[in-house]
Amino acid sequence: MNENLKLEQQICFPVYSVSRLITKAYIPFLKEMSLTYPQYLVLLVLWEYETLSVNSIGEKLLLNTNTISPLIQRMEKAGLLKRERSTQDERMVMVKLTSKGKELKKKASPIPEKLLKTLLTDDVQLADVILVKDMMNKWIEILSENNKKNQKKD
Amino acid sequence: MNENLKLEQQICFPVYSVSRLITKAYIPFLKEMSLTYPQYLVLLVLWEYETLSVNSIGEKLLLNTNTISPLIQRMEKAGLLKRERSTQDERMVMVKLTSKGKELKKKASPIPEKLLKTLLTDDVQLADVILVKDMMNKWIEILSENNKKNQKKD
DNA sequence: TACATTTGTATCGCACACGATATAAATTTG
DNA sequence: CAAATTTATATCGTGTGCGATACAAATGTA
Repeated sequence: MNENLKLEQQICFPVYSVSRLITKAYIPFLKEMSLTYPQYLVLLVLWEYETLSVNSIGEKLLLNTNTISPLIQRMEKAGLLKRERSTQDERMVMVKLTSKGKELKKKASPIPEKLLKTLLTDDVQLADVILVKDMMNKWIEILSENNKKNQKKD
Repeated sequence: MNENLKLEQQICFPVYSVSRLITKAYIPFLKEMSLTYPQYLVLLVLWEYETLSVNSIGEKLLLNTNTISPLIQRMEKAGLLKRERSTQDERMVMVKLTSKGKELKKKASPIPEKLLKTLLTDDVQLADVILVKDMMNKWIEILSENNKKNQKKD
């Protein structure tokens, strides 16, 4: 049989699985704040930048606007943020945290540390995690560059 | 500001993004076979094992049966496989490739190599990819073990 | 100023992913 | 053997993720 097609040989599958498992590991913490994982990501960038357009949130999270748009609408319904059309350029919708959204930051602050702890063991050192993080960031550049090229082909 | 909550500091986000980007990188190849990425994963294990129960496919792919079940039903509709209730244990549904499903293996065989090539650059060596793969497999063990523990708490 | 193009956002449809629940068959236990 | 429990699968509802499409505002151009 073609060894290349064995599940164990794939690089895609471990990354795919770890991604799902990490998201799952967040759930107990996020549940306390009634957040989903992508909603938490949106909050991460808004805690950092205060006000952003729908488009720029998508750019930072590498998500298309057709994913961000309903996501943000649900978050507005939950009272976490406000959407307001820009007066300078009426095509843009600016997103801003409400006080409720800002409040959650305190509750969220211990999460990254806790998540890291679940991962660190005799077999996985902090240096390994940082190594993987740096590697993943390189891959993101390559893959998203490649992605743009493929879209241009059409 | 709490540095821990900056998007750039997260380990989760790069993994999450790479996972989506890799899946996206597969799409041009899978499109030619009218497959989605999770459907491709199901084929990978069936090409390796010929016949498997719904449950054991889920175990290999770390997916719940409520994800696998409709996935396999769609694949049956597409004529890639057959579902057949086991006569020994009527609770089990055995999944078996059709000739059409087996045929696709030839077409798929160059895919892993091609995917790898899109990733390899001056900045990313084969050794790095293998390193990440091994690391991810360690993480899977830790995270899925942890996951089981959390479920027991309920 | 009219018209075409670009840009930012929203909508639609499909395919996961998964918790909760349902159902039926098999197994365990009193 | 009957009842309770476990096991295997399916169904339902919610939330992404994304390609395709729609649409309105802004911009460029003749």
